[in-house]
Amino acid sequence: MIDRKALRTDASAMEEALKKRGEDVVAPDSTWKKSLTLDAQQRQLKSESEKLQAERNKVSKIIGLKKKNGEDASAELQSMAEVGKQTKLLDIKAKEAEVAFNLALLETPNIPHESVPDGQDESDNAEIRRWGSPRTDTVPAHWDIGEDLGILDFDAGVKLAGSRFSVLKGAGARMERALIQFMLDKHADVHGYEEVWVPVIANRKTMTGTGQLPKFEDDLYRLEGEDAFLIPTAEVPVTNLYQDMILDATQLPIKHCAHTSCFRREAGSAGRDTRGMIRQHQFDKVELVQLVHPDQALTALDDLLSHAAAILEALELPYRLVNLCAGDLGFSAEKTFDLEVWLPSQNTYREISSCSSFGQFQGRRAGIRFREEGGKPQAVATINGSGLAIGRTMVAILENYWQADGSVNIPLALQPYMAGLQKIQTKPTA
RNA sequence: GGAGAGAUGUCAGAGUGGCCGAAUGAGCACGCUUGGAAAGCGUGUGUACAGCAAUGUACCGAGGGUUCGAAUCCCUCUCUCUCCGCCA
Repeated sequence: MIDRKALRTDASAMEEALKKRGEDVVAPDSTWKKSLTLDAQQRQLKSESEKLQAERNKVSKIIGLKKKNGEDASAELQSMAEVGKQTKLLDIKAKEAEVAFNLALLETPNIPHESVPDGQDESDNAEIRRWGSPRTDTVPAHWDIGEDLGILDFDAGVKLAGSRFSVLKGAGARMERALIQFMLDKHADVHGYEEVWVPVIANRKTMTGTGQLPKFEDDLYRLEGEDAFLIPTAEVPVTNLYQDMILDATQLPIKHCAHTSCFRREAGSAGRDTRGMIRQHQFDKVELVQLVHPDQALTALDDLLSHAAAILEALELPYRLVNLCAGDLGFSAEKTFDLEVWLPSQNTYREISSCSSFGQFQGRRAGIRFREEGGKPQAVATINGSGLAIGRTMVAILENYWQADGSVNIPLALQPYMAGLQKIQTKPTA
């Protein structure tokens, strides 16, 4: 969440910044305006209540003393009974204001970093650079390539679980595993991330810590009868590993990579990418997470971005780097770079990794703090990104490595992970 | 799934209604001592909110209740541990 103190000292600047991402900061009942008034209200009520409590504590002590000495304290008792009632009333009001304030603040998105370009949506994103030379010949869609090779089975996915699920077979399943292995090795051995393995179920607090809740509950799979959810990304459990901790400044930066399955209801994307493996309810992803000193956030973002890009380059997949405009920024992000891989069948670049700096937004929510020598605890900055989405990487390989005879070559870097297999071919029909 | 025990500060651990934000010990920091170290001695050592500050308020797993007053009494929940059952 955004800094509560800054809310008071810097409100107008924040308002301007939030406006850029399309947030309503004008309407009196907007989350933003509500948080401003509730903040003032809450502090007012609390301060009144605290005054009464100080009075009560003082007199209560006197009552204790008097009783001990066998003196009469009925006058004090009576007046305190009244004070007690008033305090209780004020406390209830203050609590209400605080709960409402917290909700408003938890639903307020992050402030875009000043280096984020203006713009309303995807079309205003700024392309930074391109890598590789995209093929321009006609290539079938990955679902046709995969089904023809017998490595992708969408009907089976539908039968087992429903739409937006798929089944991988043979070399397809093997490639899924190989990609996970390949990416984790690279990040753990070369890029300096400590590998972690985490639960794919997270409770409400954890989901709130990284920003998925309270606002986006509809996008999550919730477990029946429990206040727990399937994770939409490993960012959630990995970042929250440090929830409610005060770290020592010398421990930073902390860098973790993890592979998990990810689960998304795709509630708002009915009709988009319904065919194929681009948008599934369940997919594998290797995630990169860094916890850093707030001064290092943007440097770390570049660092992490280079690690994600290194995977695409190792697999020799053409991509471009895009700087998301303010209007296209995710809820918790202060700045985001997307890596988009070339998909020849669609003749376009499609997102395969999203690398963001969250500033101290998640650190504040999740209570992840650090202390510098002799200083007060302050929230860490968090950075994360996909490194990469496995399913989309496979899609990119199928299409970019497709050969006119229907076969698909295996990227050189991946061959060792596939028992030296160089090419996926149709099984000769008997 | 069944039965029992427990949750206190960095850690260990005391505390059953006021003198408790919390004994004691350990750890850590600083100082004294020492040729140096150990020991010893002394001082300090949580977080959050409000305030320029003095200070005030809250926090003893979480939430609620009783009371003038709760770490302490009552209720609900969560988690941990032990035993039994089941099990990759």
